[in-house]
This record gives sequence, structure tokens and C-alpha cells, in this order.
Amino acid sequence: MASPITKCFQLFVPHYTLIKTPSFTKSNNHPNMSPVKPLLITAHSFSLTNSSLQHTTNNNLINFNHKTTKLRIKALVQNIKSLSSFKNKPDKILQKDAQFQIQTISDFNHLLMALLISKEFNLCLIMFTKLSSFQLVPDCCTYSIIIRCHCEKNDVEEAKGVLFTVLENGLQPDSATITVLINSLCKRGKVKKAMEVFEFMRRKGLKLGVQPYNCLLKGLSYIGRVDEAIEILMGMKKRTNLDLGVDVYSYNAVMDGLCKVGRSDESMGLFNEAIEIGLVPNVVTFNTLIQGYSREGRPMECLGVLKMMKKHDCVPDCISYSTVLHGLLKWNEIVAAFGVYKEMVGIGFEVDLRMMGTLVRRLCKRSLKEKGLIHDADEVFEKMKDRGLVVDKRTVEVMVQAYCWRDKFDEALANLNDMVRWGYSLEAIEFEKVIEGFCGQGRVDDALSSLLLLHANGGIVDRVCYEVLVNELNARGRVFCASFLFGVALKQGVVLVPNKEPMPCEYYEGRGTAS
DNA sequence: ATAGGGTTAG
Repeated sequence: MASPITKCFQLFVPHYTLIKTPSFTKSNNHPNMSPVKPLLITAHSFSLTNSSLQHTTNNNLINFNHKTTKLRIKALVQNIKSLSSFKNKPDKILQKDAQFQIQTISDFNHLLMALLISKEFNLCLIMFTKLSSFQLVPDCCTYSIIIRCHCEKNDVEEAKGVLFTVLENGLQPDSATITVLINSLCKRGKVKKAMEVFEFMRRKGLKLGVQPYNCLLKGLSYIGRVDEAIEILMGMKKRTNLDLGVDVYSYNAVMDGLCKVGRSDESMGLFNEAIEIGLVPNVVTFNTLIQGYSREGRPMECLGVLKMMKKHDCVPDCISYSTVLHGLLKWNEIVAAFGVYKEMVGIGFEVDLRMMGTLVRRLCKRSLKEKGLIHDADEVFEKMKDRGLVVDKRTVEVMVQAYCWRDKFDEALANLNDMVRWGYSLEAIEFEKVIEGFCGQGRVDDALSSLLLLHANGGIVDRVCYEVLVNELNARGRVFCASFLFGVALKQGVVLVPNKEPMPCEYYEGRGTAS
């Protein structure tokens, strides 16, 4: 009674030979493939033990018994399911029990899009060839997805072919379809080919919107032909009262091009021009400028841009702050960097752990001159420990050193233990400082355990460490312990010449006479 | 009415 339902896996059964490249003819001439709607994709359809899959073992494009194919299909289901996170459109296509109905070309486009997003380009193209079995006719949207698919595969010629087919079929490719192609070409630096498409469209008498032009601007900037980009931008600006015009994306593209070649001032000039003609700069505009100044070694001007943003009612985002912070660190403006760090933390932005490490190390170094900075280093370091499971080796080393400077040997030892826990070697640590420090505070046992920590973890204990400790033990009359250590040193080939030889014999003799 | 299209960091 219920009409047989085409399951997704059946789509891949080779009832007929697949056409190598998808054709765009609207033929319904697949006799063995009864076109039945709707298509239901259920989790069950993908069941890999399904006996229907046995039919697919012949020479075909998709072999369901092949391990990787199974994995791919599985991943595909995941991706289609996770479509719910895709642009608020889930409810339309995802029904309650995870069934996926295809009734309209729009549903089909969504499926193709899902495949595209999951980078299943070949599957996407294959699905496209099955389009007619759903008695569906591709529309502009379908074609732009297919064009994008070819582009992602780096098959620009094929993509262009699709565009021509669209035109031949009498369909009007709209600006969105073209944008996909132009963007893909420009992103790969194939600006010349992109321009050919522009020329082609012009000859066809089809007008393009501002977006494809923006792609071109970006493409030109990308290959370093910024001046040409500026020229085009100016042309676009002149035509404002026509249908084209410029928008903030256009300016962003060219400004970025200028910034990338060290012409940030000119970029700022363009910014002012954009303001003049009434465009509203967005966070990307400002971030572009920040990046420009940062690259040019003008990190303090990044802070200026940050202030400008606030004046323009533009809320700096994580990228704004990260870029500024990165610039300040790169050019060694450590105090300002800490200020920006504090601001980020205050807002609740996560700071990159590597930048935090750099900040800690520089603050430590700087604190030799400006004592107070060490507290800032502490603050950032504590945050790092809260955040990550491990802290990078160099940063802990520097902090251990800084703790030693301040006679905070407990903290130093705690961090040395962390280093061991994290599997770091202790070779870079100045253990004699730690041991001397503990001894100086009269804490011989802590000094001893520091030495043992180093020894137990394959570190080379140098003469100074042994000497300091043996002397200290001797001074405290702990002769037995001193001689033990003396022996350990000897075993390592370190012959100690302490202030006073430990005299175990004397010691025993003493005991002997007493009893 | 509407799917499909363009921007910034490390």
C-alpha cells in the first residue's frame, strides 16, 4: 500500500552507469530507477548491515562494503544530523525522528549543501546526477552549490563549465551564483580568469552586484596589485548613484591589501574616505587597521585604533584585542600589553595561552628593572595554571627563576614538581640557587629533597649543589646524612672538597668507646 | 517569502 520509498543507499546502487561529470540536462531517462518521492533518509537507511547493501558490491562508484566508504557514510549521517546548527534552517528539513524528507528542490539543495559542508564533494556531485529521479528540476541555487562544489575541488574549469551550461539552458545565473565562482577564482589568485568571467557576463549583458566586485578587490589585493584595486574601488565609488556602489566590504578588502604591504597610513586614509561617504565601519574594518599597524611595528597606534572603535560605537571583539596584544608583545611594549590583557580578562575573553606565556616571561625579565611587575607576572601565571592542564616549559622555568630571585623557594619547588609531573627535563633550572636558598633559610631538608628531585629525574647534580648541601649538613652536625651525600657524589664521579671532611670513622669510633 | 554569495588574527 505504501509506495516503495527510495532510501538513500539505493541512490548509489548502480542501476545504470553513472555519468562521469554531472550533466545538466533535465532528462528523466533513467528507466531502471523508478522516481519515487519522497526520499527518506533515516538512520536505518544507513545501517551498514542492511542486506540491501549487498547489491552494491559490483563495480560501481561507491562500494558500501569498503571500509572507508562506510566511515564516510557514517560521518555523512552525522553531518546531516548536525545540520541543526546550520543557519537556523534545521526545523524545515529535520523532522522529529531524524528523518530527512526530500520533496522540493529546496530540500534537495539542503542535502547538497550538507554534503558540501561535510566536504563530500564527490557524493554531492553524484547526488546531483540523481536529481531527475526525484522529478526535480535544478534551479539557480542548485547550480551555485554545484559550482561551489567544483571550486572546492579546485576544478575551476568544471565550475565555469557549469556556469556556461546554466546560460545555455536559458537560466539567468544571478549574482550569488557568479559570486561563488569569482570568489573561488580570486581566493586562488586567479584574478585573470575572474576578470574573464566579468567580461563574459558583461558581454551577456548581465549586471553584477557589488559582491563579485568585492571578491575581485580582494583577489587583486591578495596578489599584491593593490593599486589596481584602489583604481577599481574609486570607479565603484563614482557609480554610487547607479546600481553598483561600494559598501564597507569593498573598503575592507582594499584597506587590508594596503595594510598587508605596509601602507597602513594609506589604509587609514581610505578609512576616513569611507566615513566621509557615509559608510559605517565594522569590527573587521578596525581589526584590519590594527593588524596593519601591528605588522608595521607601530603597536601603540593599535591602542589608538581600539580607542577609535569605542568612539565609533563599534565593540572590539576577541580578534581586536588578540591582535593588539600580539602586536604589543611582538614589539615589546610589555606594560601596555599587560593593560590590554587585563582588559580582555575583565571582559571575559580567553587569551591565547602562548601569548600569556610570553607575557609572563617578559614581565619577569622586565621586573629586574621594575620590581612591581613581578606581581603582574604572578597574576598571569596563576591564570595560566587555572586554564590549561600544562604550562609550557620555558614559562615555568622563568617563573621558577623569578621565585628564586624573590626567595620564594616553596613556590619554586612546587613548580619544579609540576615540571616533573608534566615530563619536562630540569636541565635548565639553576638548582644551586634553590638549594642555596633553602639552606640560607635553614631548611636543609627542603634543600635535600630538591636535590633528590633533580637526581631522581635524571638531572645532573653539579658539584656546587653537593658542596653547599654537604657543608650545610656538616655544619648542623648531621654527619651521617652528609657522608651519605658525599658517597652519592662520589658515585657520580664528583669528588667533593668540603670545608670539613665528613668523618664517619670518627663518628663510629666515638660511639664505640662510649658503649 | 526563500535556499545559494563577500571581510579581519595566530
